[in-house]
Formats: sequence, structure tokens, C-alpha cells
Amino acid sequence: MGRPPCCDKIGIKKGPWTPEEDIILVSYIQEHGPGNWRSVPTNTGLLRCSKSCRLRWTNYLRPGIKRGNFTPHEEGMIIHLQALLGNKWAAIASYLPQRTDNDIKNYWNTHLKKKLKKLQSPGSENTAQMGSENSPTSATSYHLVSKNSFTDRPQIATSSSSLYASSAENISRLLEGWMRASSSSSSSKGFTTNSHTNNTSHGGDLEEEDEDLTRPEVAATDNNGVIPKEEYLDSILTFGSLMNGMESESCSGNNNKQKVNEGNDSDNPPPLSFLEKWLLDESAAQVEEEEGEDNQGAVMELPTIFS
DNA sequence: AAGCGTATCAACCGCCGGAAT
DNA sequence: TATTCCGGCGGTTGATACGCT
Repeated sequence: MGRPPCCDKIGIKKGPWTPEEDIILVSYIQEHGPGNWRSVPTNTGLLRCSKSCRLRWTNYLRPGIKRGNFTPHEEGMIIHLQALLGNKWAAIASYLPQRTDNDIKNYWNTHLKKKLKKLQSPGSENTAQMGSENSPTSATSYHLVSKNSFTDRPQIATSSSSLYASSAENISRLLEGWMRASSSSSSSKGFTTNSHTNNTSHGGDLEEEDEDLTRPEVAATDNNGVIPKEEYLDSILTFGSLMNGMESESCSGNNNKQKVNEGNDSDNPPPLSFLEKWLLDESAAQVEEEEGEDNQGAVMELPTIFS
């Protein structure tokens, strides 16, 4: 009974994805749109199982993904949503369209859990309550009083500055070349641009600025044939656009875009609820907050509307 | 500089629910 | 209705980067 694991097949490759595989996958999805993952390995020749393809796409290659460290507002949202929903990372991610559930899950496990534990520890004035690991907390009122408590976050450099050590230097350079050559013309089309416009519709806060925040440490491509991760991703996506979109620009600008967007359907939040209204309000507040400069020491107090 | 411990995150594993047959 | 298939989700792991001694 039950079906065998899809990855049990002989010849299925595991482990980190190579740039070549990324290009193949992106090209294929740009042409056919996400979905029907079962057929992806077959049609692309990728020696990966369908799950692996889907995961790679949704967690890494999908356009509109914001990388780098989380903003205090995002942290607040995650904490609050976790309290409300429990470890429903996909649900939580739907409120943070630029973040993947995997990212949120990782961030929770590596940062927030500890942070809350700290705050929860005896003697601490800031008592942020946590429920059991897998269930929503009963107390959903958090007062993460001082924004300073977030300042010990690892700096951007930790994740986004890590270089994507390409296993195929040639591909990296090829991609770099593609990107440079097309940056002027493709800057207004293709995945990245698409995602930008796509995600600003529901509370996607300050993507442009956030990108700026995450990019400075990513200096220009170094001289060792290693490209920064973000630039690498841009390259992959641009490459995919060029591969599939060049010959039929209008097609890629419409049909494919739509298909790709379908892949983000899960990102489309349900109709506005009380929670969502609050989140959007918070988002707006966040914009003002960020505009006001980094306002160190400012109070970030989460509302207690759910208590 | 080397060794060691810790943090981070991409990717895998296994289960579940819904769709298809 | 029962069975199989597929996509999705959450938990976990392993490789690597990072920081400290």
C-alpha cells in the first residue's frame, strides 16, 4: 500500500543544484509555467525528482523572493502569526509574499525561537510568551518592547553575502555576460521585474529599498569566477527570460507571466480579514518607520488586538 | 594558522489531503 | 468505494560559513 517515494528511483541526483540545472529548470518553467512537476524531470532531462524541482523553484528560483535578513516588521509578523497559527509556515508565508515558508521556518528555528526564549526567561521584563512547539500560543499578545532587541540580528552579510560558489565557472560567467548584455533591455521585463510589480500589490514592503539593503555587501563579481548569490539568481532568471522570451516577447510578457503568476497563487492572500487589515496597517506603519531612518531604539510594539 | 564549536540555510524525508481513475 | 498518484507541507539533516580560542 502507499506509493513509493518518488526519489527512490535509481539515477536520481541529490544534493545542491548546479547552475546548469537551475538554468534548465528556469527555462522550462518560463516556457511551461510552474506545475505538473511530475513531468518536469522527464521533459527537461534533469536527473532530479519532481519534488526536488518544485522545491528548488519555490524556495530559491521563484521570482519575487526576498533574501537577506528579516526586517523587524517581518519578525513581528512572524512571531504574531506563529502565535496565531502555530507552525503553519505556508500559511504564515502567505502573509509575507516575498518570503518562502522554508525561509520563515529556518528563521524561526534559528533566530526567533531563541529570541523568544530569552525574553521568556525568568527575570526578563519582556515576557513574550511561547506556546508549545507545535501549537499556537494561548497568549497572543506580544510586546517586543525595544527594537534594540533585534539589533543583534546577524547582519546581511551572513546570508546574502555568501558567494554562490559555482561549480561551473563557465556558466557563471556566461550568465554574467547574459545579464550584463541584457540588463538594459530586459530590466523592464522578465521574472524579476514581473515579480516586483506582482508583489507590491499586497503589502510587499519596499522591495526596492530592501534590495538595496541586501546588495551593498554583494560587491561586483569577484575575479575568481564566483558570483554573488543574488547576482547569480538574477542571472539565472534573466537567462531564462532570454532563452524563452526573446523570440516571442509578447508571449513571455503575457502568457508566461501569467503562468508564472499562477505559480504564486499561494501567495495571494485570502480576502481581507481582521488580521490582514492589521498586517497591512503594520506594513504601512513600517514604511513610515523605515522612511524615518533606522530609528534605533524606537519602540516596536505589536498590537494586542488578538488577546 | 589551526582547531573547534556554533549558526545558517538549502535540500531531503516522510506524511497528508485532494484529485483522478 | 477503494486505490493510486501527485502536490504540498512541516520536520529534520548535512554541508558550509563563521567566530572564537
